[in-house]
Amino acid sequence: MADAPRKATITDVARTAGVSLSTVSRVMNGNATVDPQLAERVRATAVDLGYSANPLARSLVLGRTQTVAVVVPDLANPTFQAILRGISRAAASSGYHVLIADSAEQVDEERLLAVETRRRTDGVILCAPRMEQDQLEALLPGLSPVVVVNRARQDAAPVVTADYRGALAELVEHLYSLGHRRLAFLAGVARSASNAARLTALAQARSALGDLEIVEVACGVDFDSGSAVADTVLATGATGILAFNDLVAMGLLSALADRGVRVPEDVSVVGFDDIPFARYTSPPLTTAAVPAAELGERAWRAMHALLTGTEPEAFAILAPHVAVRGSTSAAAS
Amino acid sequence: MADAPRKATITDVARTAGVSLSTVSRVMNGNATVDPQLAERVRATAVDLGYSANPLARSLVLGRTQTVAVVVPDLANPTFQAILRGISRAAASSGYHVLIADSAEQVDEERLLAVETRRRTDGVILCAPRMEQDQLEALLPGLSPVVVVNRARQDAAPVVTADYRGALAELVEHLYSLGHRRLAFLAGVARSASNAARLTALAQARSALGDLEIVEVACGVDFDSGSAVADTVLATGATGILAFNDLVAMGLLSALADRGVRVPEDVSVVGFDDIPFARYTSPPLTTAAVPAAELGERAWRAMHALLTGTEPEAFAILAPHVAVRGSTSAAAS
DNA sequence: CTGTTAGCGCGTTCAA
DNA sequence: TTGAACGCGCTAACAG
Repeated sequence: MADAPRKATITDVARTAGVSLSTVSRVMNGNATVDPQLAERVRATAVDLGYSANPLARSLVLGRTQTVAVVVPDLANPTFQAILRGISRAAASSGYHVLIADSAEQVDEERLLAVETRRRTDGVILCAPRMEQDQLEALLPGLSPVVVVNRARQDAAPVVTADYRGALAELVEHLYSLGHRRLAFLAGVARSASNAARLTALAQARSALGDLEIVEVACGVDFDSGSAVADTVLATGATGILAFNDLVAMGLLSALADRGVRVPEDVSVVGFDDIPFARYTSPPLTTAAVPAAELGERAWRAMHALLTGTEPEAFAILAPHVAVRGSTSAAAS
Repeated sequence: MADAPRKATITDVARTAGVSLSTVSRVMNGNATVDPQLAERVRATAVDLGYSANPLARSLVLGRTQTVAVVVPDLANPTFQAILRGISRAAASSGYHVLIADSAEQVDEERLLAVETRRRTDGVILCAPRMEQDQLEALLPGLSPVVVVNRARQDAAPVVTADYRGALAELVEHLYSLGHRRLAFLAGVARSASNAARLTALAQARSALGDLEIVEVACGVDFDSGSAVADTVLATGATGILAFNDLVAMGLLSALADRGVRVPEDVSVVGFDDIPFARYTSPPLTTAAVPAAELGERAWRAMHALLTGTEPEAFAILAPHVAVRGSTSAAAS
């Protein structure tokens, strides 16, 4: 388990090939103004010595690292995992590396991580930063080039975000078109941005559709929360139920089954996120999802534009995908 | 969205404070041999100018980057996500950064990614490398310091792995202790290492427990595979069923319910992995899991030992955790 | 077309 | 205790 032997340097190659450093550098960087024979000789000794340029030294002199940093609030969260994957794959295909920083939901760590990783990279992508808007505004300029994911539009950086509002709106329309006129919404954590987006969607739906009623039921974000509110939900008399997410919907489904309430014959239920198991519940869950991996891909695209001097899209909002499955059907008449 | 202004360099600080570069360097690195007053003045101007040492230049001269690379076969795989998270958190708490590389299951990319990222970092952690053993052996020495996760013991690097064999063995024992004497194993992909580990466990169980029968049923790794083999499984007459993983078990559970077969009254079913929804199936699934995040943590520990010159544990094998839930009970007598 | 020189920004000898 | 000089390994001006 000894250390790897010291890598050959450009000096080694130059000396062995009997040329100057610059010549080796030119050859390695494909600079055409080198005698073909000489170039070939240099290339041969480079291969011979197993030489390749030290990326650190290169970065120092070139002022670029071919690396971007990604700061996420929680690597355990599937959404950020998917975003990270999207970024990573896209960046790799552009020849870039990815440095990852997990703030573990410590809001006060975000700034530090961003600043610190930015210094080792050519740019930073902030995923759903938890900090306040004014803090974010103060931070962004010093981070440039920087891209923000899942936040409101910013002046100092391009933003790529998913349309949580639109996603819920589509689900509401789906239920409405099936004839449901009385809906219940199982709310998640009150102060979260994504819950706010959902509430906005509901408000808009109410004012757009005069004969639609939507009652809100305080709930939560997990399986148990969903199953706990079953009786409350049934008491509302709603025929269509919008769960905060798929977990909540699954909990509700389970509790409804226990009570002998049939889905979708008696009530229709929709979830949110389209987690992998949504298609395997009984009945399979109608749900909506934001394309997280594509979010990452688009974030990279914006970053790449900044890096290459092109003008990035200032604000991209990705449309959700609604998967209609067995948990929804026409309202009983 | 303009670029961030050029950061202050050590030269700027030295000039502004009216001292030499070396003095600033000493102060910044806490070298005690500096006049307290002078040090304070330097520190003040450093803060004033918002100075902090350029990590790249530092890395070049110090020969270390405070960064390690992690190469994974597939960032979409929950297991590797968890391992990555474990590494990331542990490394961060030691003041290290993590560079991530996703080979996207392209075996021929693994070597390149490892070598390339290694050059930008102080070491590399190879997660479940897909390459053949002889290729791995040839690669490891040049990567040192390097740690391998989820492979057999190696000469050239410490290995941290989960005990897949032991995990299945525990499940078998669990069923055996409940009185089951005829079991069925739903096999996954034939040539995979983790499937091989499971088969080994079965073979050992068969020879250790004389009155135990285990029949193997070719299956697959997903929900549909599990539901497709339901009839075949029932035909074996087994009372205890070991699914390759939780998805398979869930598919089977679903198909058994359709056929009116009661779980666990008629047959007991166990899964593998303990995915988040295993506890929410009906009945909740008895399953075993390898502690992926801890695997990452241990991998970091080994890497950190190599980095600090301590002797790492050459081979660590982590015990699985068996979660007994409602899908298993005493065999019908 | 090739070699020499000067940095990139820093840590670290070596004298003073 | 401090500063001057060197080098980490490389690229890019500038000569020749």
